[in-house]
Amino acid sequence: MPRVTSADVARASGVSRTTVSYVLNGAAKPISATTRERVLAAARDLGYAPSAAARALRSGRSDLVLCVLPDWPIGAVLDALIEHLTEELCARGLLLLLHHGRDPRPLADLWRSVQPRVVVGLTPFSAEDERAMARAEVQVLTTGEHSGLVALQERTGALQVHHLAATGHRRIGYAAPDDDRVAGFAAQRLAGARAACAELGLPEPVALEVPLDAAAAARAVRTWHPDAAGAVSAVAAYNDDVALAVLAGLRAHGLRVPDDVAVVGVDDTALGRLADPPLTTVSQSVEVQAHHLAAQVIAALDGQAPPPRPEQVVHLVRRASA
Amino acid sequence: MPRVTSADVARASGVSRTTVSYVLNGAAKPISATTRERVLAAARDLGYAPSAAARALRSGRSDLVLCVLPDWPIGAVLDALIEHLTEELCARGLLLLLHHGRDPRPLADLWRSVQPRVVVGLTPFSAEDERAMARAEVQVLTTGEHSGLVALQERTGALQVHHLAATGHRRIGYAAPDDDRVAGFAAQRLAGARAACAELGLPEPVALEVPLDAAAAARAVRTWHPDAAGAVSAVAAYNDDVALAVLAGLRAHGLRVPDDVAVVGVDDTALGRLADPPLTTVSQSVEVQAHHLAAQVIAALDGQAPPPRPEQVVHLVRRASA
DNA sequence: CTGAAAGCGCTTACAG
DNA sequence: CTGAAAGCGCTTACAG
Repeated sequence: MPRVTSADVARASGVSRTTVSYVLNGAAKPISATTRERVLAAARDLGYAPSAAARALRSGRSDLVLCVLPDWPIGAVLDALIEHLTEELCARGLLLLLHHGRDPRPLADLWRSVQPRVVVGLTPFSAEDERAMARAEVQVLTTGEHSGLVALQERTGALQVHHLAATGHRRIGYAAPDDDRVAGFAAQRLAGARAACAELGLPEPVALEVPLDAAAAARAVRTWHPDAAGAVSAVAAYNDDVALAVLAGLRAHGLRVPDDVAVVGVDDTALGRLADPPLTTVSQSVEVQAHHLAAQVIAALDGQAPPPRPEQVVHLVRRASA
Repeated sequence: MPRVTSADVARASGVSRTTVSYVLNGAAKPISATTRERVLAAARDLGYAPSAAARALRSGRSDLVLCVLPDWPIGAVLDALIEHLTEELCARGLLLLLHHGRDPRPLADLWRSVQPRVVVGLTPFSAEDERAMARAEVQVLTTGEHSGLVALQERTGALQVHHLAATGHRRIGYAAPDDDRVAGFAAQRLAGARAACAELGLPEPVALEVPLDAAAAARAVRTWHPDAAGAVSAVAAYNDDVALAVLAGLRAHGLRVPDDVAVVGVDDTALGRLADPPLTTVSQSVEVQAHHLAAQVIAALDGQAPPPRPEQVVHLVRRASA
């Protein structure tokens, strides 16, 4: 079962490959309606699909958008992102190519061989990689400080503290995740919380790792117990999941939320809303951000200026827990 | 900044392109150590990476694995899958190419132009597509009944009912998800639950949609209230998330779990474990299944027999809620 | 041990 | 309006 090529289509419709190409690519060249019809019919009948490889070789660029995934689990963000990106790229005949960031091979080998239209990084690239891609005129998009996707970690932490302070809390705990892979994010959010405490004249937040496990969470939470040395009246958690672990830990000690300890999360997840009490949280607007990233990719493809950063990607959603 | 080609490497090291290719691809041909060295050094210095397009054109097959995503959100499964698949494929120099199932263009155009090593479908392909791919000798993997990834929905529902029946429940509710996109799965799980009830001589399960929203869940749950017509003593939920919504709904009515109503979920999520009470659940072993799918892809690549289906991908995890 | 040559399938100047 | 020809970058028989 050999591959059907444009030569086959040409033969079947009694024209040259040139004409086939003109017809199929809607070239500016005028082609007679009868020829057009015959070529299209032949292509359809034979099930012809042009070779992406040959096309890429000829044109010097593939129909691929390379997305370099980070080393950490991105859950909801990844989901929304892939959903939007694959779909919007599809609409333009492009394909999303995923690559795992942990690959030991140099990134340069990848984009040099694949020749993608755009390279999207969910994590910043090395300065050297950035330079090399710029030199090769490869469009690059990273979700760093300026992109809006993974942005504003510090502001998130600060927002949590400001809300807790505004509701009268002074001794604040920070519940960090157990997972080393998100340690970078956690550190940035904690830094934001810390800075806010300093700014507001509050004592340093009491930071603690709280695993997503009831027993371990209960052990961790002891430190914050009203009778303990690290007593706090409120906890800012890395995200809603960690906040739910905090809730479980406090429950194990018979502490009530928000009366004994207030809790504020991040992400505005459905399960945070279903908790008892429903979580007060900072929304990072995953949907908005995923859409924005997709829009950035599209703009980059079209050589247009990047779209304006969405307003207010981070905002507080007040519910019962704080 | 024109592309660096094997010709450049050949020129820089004073040999022919043939020799460059032999060295870089570790051909069976013996090449003198000095030549080898010179070629490798030149390749490194020039930042040479072979063109994937040219290679694919030459060999007739790309280094891509095409993954067709379904129309529904797959959350944890997608996460685990992409994580494992990108990583394991990376290790073999392959790349994961994502495609959105909702694309209106025929799937055939895609695999014909891309010429992937394997096509993985997270949802079954049409019979016509299957046939065409088979004819073109394209390796296909679907996660249907036989694959283990999305398998055994009915068994999952049945397992929930068997557990509830074993703990003395006779009137059982089924909490279906709100999301149309997973309606297929939900129907299969419910069918399994229904069959189990019939087999055990229990009345039909009382099926209800329970949204992931506290107020809506509370409304839905009224039907199951001990004083209502649809009264049940236990609920099997589509998954842990829905089970948490059921918990929230029951809580709103002052009903206690498991004393007034027992609840069993599916997925064994971290947040289900953190709930109050911790959820009894059916584990579908996402990790195991993702790994199995990756193993299937690898086996298909190597032309080996598919790996044995993992034992017991579905099992009950007993905790406090049922 | 190394090189000259063909050919994968496409598109696009260039000629008619 | 249509076609013959070149060339994108690679690998691999085939000759030396």
